[in-house]
Amino acid sequence: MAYLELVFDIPSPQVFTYRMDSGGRGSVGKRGVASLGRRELTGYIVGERAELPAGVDPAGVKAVRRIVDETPLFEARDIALAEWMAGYYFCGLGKALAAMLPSGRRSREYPAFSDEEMTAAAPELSEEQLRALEAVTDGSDSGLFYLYGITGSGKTEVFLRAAQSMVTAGKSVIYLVPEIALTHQTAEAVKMRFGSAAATLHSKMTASARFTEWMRIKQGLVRVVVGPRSAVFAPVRNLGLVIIDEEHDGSYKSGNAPRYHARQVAMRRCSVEGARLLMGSATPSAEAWKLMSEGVIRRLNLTRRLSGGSLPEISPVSLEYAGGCLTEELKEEIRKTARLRRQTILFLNHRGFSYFYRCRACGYELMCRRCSVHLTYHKSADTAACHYCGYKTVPPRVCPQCGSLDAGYRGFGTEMIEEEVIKTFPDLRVRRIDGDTVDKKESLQETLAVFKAGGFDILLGTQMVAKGLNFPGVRLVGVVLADAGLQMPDFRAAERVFSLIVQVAGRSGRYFPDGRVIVQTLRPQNPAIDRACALDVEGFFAAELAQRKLLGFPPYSRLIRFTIRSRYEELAEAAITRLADIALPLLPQDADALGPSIAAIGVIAGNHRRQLLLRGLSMGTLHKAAQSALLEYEKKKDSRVYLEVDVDPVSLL
DNA sequence: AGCACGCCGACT
DNA sequence: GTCGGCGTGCTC
Repeated sequence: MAYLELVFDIPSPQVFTYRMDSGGRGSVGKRGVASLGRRELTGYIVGERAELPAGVDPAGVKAVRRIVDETPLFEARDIALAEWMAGYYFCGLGKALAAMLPSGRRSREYPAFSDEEMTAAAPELSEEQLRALEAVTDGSDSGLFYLYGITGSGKTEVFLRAAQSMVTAGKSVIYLVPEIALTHQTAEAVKMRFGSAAATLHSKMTASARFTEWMRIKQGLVRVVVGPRSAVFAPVRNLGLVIIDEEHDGSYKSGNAPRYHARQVAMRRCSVEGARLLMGSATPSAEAWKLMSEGVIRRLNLTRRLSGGSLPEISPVSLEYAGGCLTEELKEEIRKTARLRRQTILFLNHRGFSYFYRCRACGYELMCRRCSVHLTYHKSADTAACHYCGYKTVPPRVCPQCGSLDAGYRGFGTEMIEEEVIKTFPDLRVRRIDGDTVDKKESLQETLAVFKAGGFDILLGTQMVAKGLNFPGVRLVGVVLADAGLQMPDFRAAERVFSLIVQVAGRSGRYFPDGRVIVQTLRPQNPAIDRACALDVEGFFAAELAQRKLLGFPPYSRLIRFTIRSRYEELAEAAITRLADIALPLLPQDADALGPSIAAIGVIAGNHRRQLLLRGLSMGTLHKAAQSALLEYEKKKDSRVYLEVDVDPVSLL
């Protein structure tokens, strides 16, 4: 009798054994349809066996309905990688395998690339670029490299040449980029260079398009794959190099069930498959910075801007006494930029018109009923909305608590800036890009293309305008409120603010030597803002890493976060207390626990959140302790309480 | 995750 | 008396 072991994309990590009546040999790595409970599910076949495992009732064993694939989707190496993920990130093997396939649950049509083979002439490399390229391509097949270069210094060209050299040597390349906006731009460049030997994988392709590309990769027809974090699993043959562009970007960490970090998975793949890892950014993560200073990652510097650009002049300006949200200095530069027929980017890390409502008489603050966050006022829709659960309400005219008229909105978002910009500069054309506008009318891609072509004067937006985009006509970048985000209760807040300012600043003056950046702030003396304005990465990290070391935070320690969610506050409280009681005694000498505590956002969508943070000097022993704690905790379960485990959390919110 | 079974409130 | 709300537990 032959049996097959199947795992499914369900929260349960269980491995299920099914009978295989006919054939079935060589089916490991294929998908199989089988009945689980009362429904038919497609699972992944991860093993074959001759006998039933102990403890399984022979009468209850069902047969696999059908084998889906002719050839396995997963090789033994892929399953081994999934097993490592399941173990490291505490998820089921089925979830890990599911994350490795092009899911395509949501699918939207996306403009395809033309299939013509285009060949773009590769530009000459600078001295620095050549040295960096040689360092990566020479020598042994493995190694960790970091292309640390200021914005506009030609990192992309080095990436493309390194990829070219791998392809010439008969190897494959995975090229990771942060989000969709960048995927498109990079994918185009790669298609120009590699034609049909290149493939793109990303979430906005239709499910079928994605699967087709995936199969092309699997068949060995593709040598260079471009995509966001999930592309780290691309089934390329003979992997030679993984490139991680904008390594510091938070989107490399998955926000749900296997909560993996693409950098971590890439390191694993590279070490198992004997490939090189090449990361790059103008603002490395603190983790990468530390590894570079220790010599674990080899740092390759690019210090000069190409294409006739030079680094912009950055001026911090105090916002404290400005009447509105635009200082005189910024307005003056916008005017000057317009006179020169050049473009402006205004950046603010907040959506909405203003960001909270407060009564000056009694101190009442308008909060979401289901989440413990301030409601954001959206003027065009005249609503106050919660950005966590989507709750919307009509904004009050007077204070709902004391009836005072001295109540109103404080802080400001992109929508308010838009209004002020239109009022101040009626003759300039403005477009706003943020979470509210991006799905409407034109797509993000189109708006950016129109801007690049000079179709309007001022691009106003959130994070989306900050990321690696290249607009030759931009002279001025205005950071409307640099402090946004600094007050977040997260040890990485300063790092994020710093890198965001440096990144947006880098959008200016890429092709002309007259770039200007105005950074409006309430805290000009804050080190993150001050060092960002000086473009002083070394200085920032010297101070920031000293601080982290002092406080015992990453990269000087490792973290595992447990978050409990429940509709019932008492149950959440009881569960986190029980978990802490189990975990604390298991912790190794060099570890401690922060909490248990109420999560930074105590309630989201009616769910009460509690968290416990385990912190240790080495992940090895910390992970073992967490594992035993989980095992013990799961013995007793209550379905009204959810536990989420995050290994190496990027955000503590 | 889904899907069924089960135990309590309000309807003809 | 039954219908259906969701809370609870299991799936080879």
